[in-house]
Amino acid sequence: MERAFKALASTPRRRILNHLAGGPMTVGEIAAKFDMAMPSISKHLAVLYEAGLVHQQKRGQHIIYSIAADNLANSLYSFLTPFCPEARKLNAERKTARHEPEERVDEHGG
Amino acid sequence: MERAFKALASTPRRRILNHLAGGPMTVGEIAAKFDMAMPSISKHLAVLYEAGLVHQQKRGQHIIYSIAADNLANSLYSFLTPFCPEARKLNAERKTARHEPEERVDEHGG
DNA sequence: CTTGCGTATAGATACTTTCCTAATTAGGAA
DNA sequence: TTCCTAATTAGGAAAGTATCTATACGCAAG
Repeated sequence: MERAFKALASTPRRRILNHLAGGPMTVGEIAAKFDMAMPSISKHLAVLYEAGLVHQQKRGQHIIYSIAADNLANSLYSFLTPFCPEARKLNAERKTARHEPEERVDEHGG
Repeated sequence: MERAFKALASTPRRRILNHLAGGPMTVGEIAAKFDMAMPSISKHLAVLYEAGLVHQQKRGQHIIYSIAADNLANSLYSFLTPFCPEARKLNAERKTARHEPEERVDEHGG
């Protein structure tokens, strides 16, 4: 949760997530759109990955990043639950609709 | 949106929000629970206020802070919408289901 | 092995955030 | 006015973050 919110506190990182919402992308693809040096993009992606907000998939020499919408929603809904119970209801609906047994907040850290 | 996410990126600030979920509080009340100097708490509350996540209400020499659950939820749902359409549906439900004034700063007593 | 491409890491610098103590502002009581 | 309490603002030290350039790693092709 801590990492997720810190990751989302950066405008470039939120913009990266919005780009990834359109589909998986390589680092170079993203860097080309942002007028930012590739190492910076790489760092931002690492932060998002550590926060569990994106997935990595190696394909040859490329690394394809894609959004981890489940963890993204789960983090925010979990935080929101104490303040608005609807978030909890929706979170439960999401899980049952996907036939997923439990929350999967940390699937990248194995 | 930018301010909201930056405000939420701080663990002390999220803990303050969680405390405020139990009801309105003065700055001194919060500072007493956090083992943090009052000026620091005051600063955090100012950040939360600038982000629209809490309300202020002056009562004599006290300033009572309370949570702005609507804005909190709205910020996160708006951000989530591109990634999970359910957030949008829920956000719309929240707005139409509300038959009462938005700001109820004093519902826990006083 | 070397070459070339895509990506990640290292080091340096500038900027921002966080937290404290000390001082200031503001309200209420005498 | 003077005094007490509540909250903010000011100043500064320490830690964290963002970004760049330069370099190293990993994979594919020859």
